[in-house]
Amino acid sequence: MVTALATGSATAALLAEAPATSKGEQTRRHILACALELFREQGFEATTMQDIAARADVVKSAAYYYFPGKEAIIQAYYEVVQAEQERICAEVFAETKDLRRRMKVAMDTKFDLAKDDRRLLGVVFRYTGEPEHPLSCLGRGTAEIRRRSTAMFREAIAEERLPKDLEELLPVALWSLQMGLLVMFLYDESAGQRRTRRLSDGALELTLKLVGLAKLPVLRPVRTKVLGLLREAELV
Amino acid sequence: MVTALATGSATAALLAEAPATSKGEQTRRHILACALELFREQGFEATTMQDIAARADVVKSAAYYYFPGKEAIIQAYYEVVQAEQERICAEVFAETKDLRRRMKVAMDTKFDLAKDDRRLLGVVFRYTGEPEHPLSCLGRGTAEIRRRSTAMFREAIAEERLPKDLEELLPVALWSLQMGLLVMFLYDESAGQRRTRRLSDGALELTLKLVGLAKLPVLRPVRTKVLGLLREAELV
DNA sequence: GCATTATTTTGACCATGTTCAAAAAACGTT
DNA sequence: AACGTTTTTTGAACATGGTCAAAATAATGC
Repeated sequence: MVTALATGSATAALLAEAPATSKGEQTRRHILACALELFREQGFEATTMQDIAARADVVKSAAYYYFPGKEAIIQAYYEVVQAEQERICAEVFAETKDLRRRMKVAMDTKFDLAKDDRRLLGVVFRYTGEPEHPLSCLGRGTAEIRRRSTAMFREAIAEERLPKDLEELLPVALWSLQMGLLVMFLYDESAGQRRTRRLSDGALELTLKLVGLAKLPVLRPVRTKVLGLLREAELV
Repeated sequence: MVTALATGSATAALLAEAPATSKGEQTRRHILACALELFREQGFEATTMQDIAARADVVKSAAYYYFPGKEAIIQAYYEVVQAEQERICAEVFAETKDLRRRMKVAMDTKFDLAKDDRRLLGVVFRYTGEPEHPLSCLGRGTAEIRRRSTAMFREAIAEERLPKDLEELLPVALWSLQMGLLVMFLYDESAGQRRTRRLSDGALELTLKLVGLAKLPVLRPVRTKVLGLLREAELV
């Protein structure tokens, strides 16, 4: 049975390509695609593993074989988005050394990719308050994807000649900003989430200005102080 | 059967007092107390509604009659904490007009009350990314408790003569700061969460300094700009 | 006190989540 | 192709989450 991938979503197509490796990987992708379809159609809560298995033409326990639970599917979804963002950024980074363009693509792509899946994306934050949980978006279980995300921002500013401390601080700061904006994005009822987009642009301009200023030696002590505080808090 | 309330927790005692009104309210409290005991003993996930009902000597559906689910119990717990914080703050506010002392008690009490219940507190953040969910800590369903929390901060700064815009901005800013620190508090592995405490104190001093500076008319345009941005984002 | 109404409690019920051991299929080796 | 091994699939089993109508109890008005 061929999976109907015509969902119009920005990520659906990604699941189709990449010539299936093992049989298992094929099924895994098929289940993931079906699950996302259902999540989009009826929402996350309303969709059961039963439903997912049924649409994917496998039994329930097969779905569990590939994903420990519904949340794991969201995790997989987020990884697809992250990978796609990296691909797009790499393309643009290769094209231009202009800081503004690089930053903008790094900040905007995730919004673009997730714009029709806000309810899905929300589930990523479900275990924010539970450090031990493998899906905690700030916990150990997601350290790798976080590392990839900050690495992308590091890449974005790589062409600039910046003070060492800023080079260290900025990627983490931008990652935090993105996470914050992502939450706002979820709550933003304005058409096309224009409000969040504008705030994102505003924050970007502010950051660029700050980066410009930061080169002045006058501001060194301020940076050192902020960095010290964050280091003490083990946030960087 | 008498409930063992000797859990050493800062909130347990609160559930005992207050001369039971209706029969229902009595049972409700009893179930809540038992649930919290179990959550503390075995964690939130590991505890089932069955367990809770069993310890409270009622049947499962009785527990459901009072609480729509496990999360609702956490919600109730958070409300108890909030109420207790308000009580303590009111006491201190009546005692002193000193801004530093007022702010400190407003910021610290929640940490003090929840210090042994970090895993419980984490569950409060579970629906952060799902605006529609009644328990979303940023959603409509929790607007009332958020209002109470910001009102407390407003109360804390009420004795100062501050510019109008700051009077509006500060409570929201402090509330956000508290939420952020709360998340950090949950992840903080340092003994007694000293790290978070220190950061909290640092942020407090910084705020006090800013409040001092803000009275200077020179900074007016900066404030206006920030407030404008936040207003546009409908964050205040 | 008795009848009426609202609240509380109950046990039975079903869907869903989750686990598991065993069957089946795919794979690699000789 | 026959063999053993690994991966994948299956169906059955059980616990938990969650609902419901009806029984029991408490509250209220007469």
